[in-house]
Amino acid sequence: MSHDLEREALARYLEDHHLKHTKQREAILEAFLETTGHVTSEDLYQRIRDKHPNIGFTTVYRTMKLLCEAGLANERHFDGGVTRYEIQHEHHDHLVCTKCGKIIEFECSMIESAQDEIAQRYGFRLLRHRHELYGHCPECRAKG
Amino acid sequence: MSHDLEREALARYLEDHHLKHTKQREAILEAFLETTGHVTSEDLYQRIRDKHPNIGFTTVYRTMKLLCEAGLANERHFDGGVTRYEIQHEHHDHLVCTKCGKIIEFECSMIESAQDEIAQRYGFRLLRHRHELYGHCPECRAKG
DNA sequence: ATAGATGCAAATGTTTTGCAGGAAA
DNA sequence: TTTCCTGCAAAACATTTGCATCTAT
Repeated sequence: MSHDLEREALARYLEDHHLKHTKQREAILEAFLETTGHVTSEDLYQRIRDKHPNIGFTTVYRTMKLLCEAGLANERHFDGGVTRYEIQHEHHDHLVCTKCGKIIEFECSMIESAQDEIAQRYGFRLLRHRHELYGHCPECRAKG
Repeated sequence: MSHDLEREALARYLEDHHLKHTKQREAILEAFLETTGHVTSEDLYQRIRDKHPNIGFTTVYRTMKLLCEAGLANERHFDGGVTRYEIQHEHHDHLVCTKCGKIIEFECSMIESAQDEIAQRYGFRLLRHRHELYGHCPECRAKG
C-alpha cells in the first residue's frame, strides 16, 4: 500500500495530458511499484493476472510506456531482446552477470564527465547513454 | 576485390572447425567487407541479392553469426531492435545521432580503466561491455 | 559416401495495431 | 455524450528452426 507520491504523480500526469484515470492504470502502477529490480512486461502481466484476471497484456505494455513518459519508470534493454522496466531513481548504470542474470547498479561520476567530454569533442548534444558491463559475478565465479 | 587476409582467416576458421567452404559464405564475406559502418542482415541480404539472387536470407543470418565467431565481424545492438554488424577492428564504443542515425566510433582509455575498477569493486570478472552515447550530431543541431 | 550447408516455409517471441464495445471526463 | 481506454485477435517485425535437398569434402 501507500506509494502515495507515485500515485499522485501519475494522477497529475494524466490530468495534464487529458488522459483518463482508470482502474487498470492504477493496478498496474501498484503492481509495478511492488517489484524490485528489473521486470519485463510479461513478468508484470503474470503478477497482475492473480489479482486482476481481466487486465490484458496489451494494457500492461501500453501502461508501462505511459509510466515511462510520466517519469515513474525507466525502460532498459539488456542483452536478450526483452524490454525491462525499473522504478525510476537517480541516474546509474548496470553490471550484469551473464551466468545467473543478476543485475547490479553502479554510478561513476568520472565516467559521466568523460562522456560529456567525448560528446563535446564531436559536437554532439548528449541526450542519454547506455552503459552496461557484462561478466561473471563472484558467486558464479566461485561455482566454476 | 582482394580482402585476401580476411578470406584466409575465414578459410582457416572453417577448416579448424570442420565446416565447409561454400560459394555463399565467400559471397557474403565479400559483400560484408565492402560495407562501411554498421549494416543489418537485411541490408546485406539486399546487396547480395543483386549479384546472387539465389542466396536466401537465412544463409545471410547464419553466415553473419559465423563471421562473428570467426572474429571477422562484430554484432551490435543499438536502440531500435535490429542487429547490426561492423567489420571487426580495435576496441571502441559508439556515439549515435538519434535524428539522422549517424554512428561515430570513439575510444577512451580512461573509461576503460574506470570500468575495470568498477568490476573489481563488485568482484565481477568483466567479459565485455556496451557503451553507447545517444544525442544530436552537429549537423542535426544546426538544422534545429 | 557422408557430414554439413542451403533455401524455403513455417514457427518463434516480443511488441504493436485495428477495431468494436466500455468507461471516464 | 464525447473522448479516451480496454481487450481481444490479428499483424508486424526480426530472427530461428524443421526439413528435404544439395554440395563440399
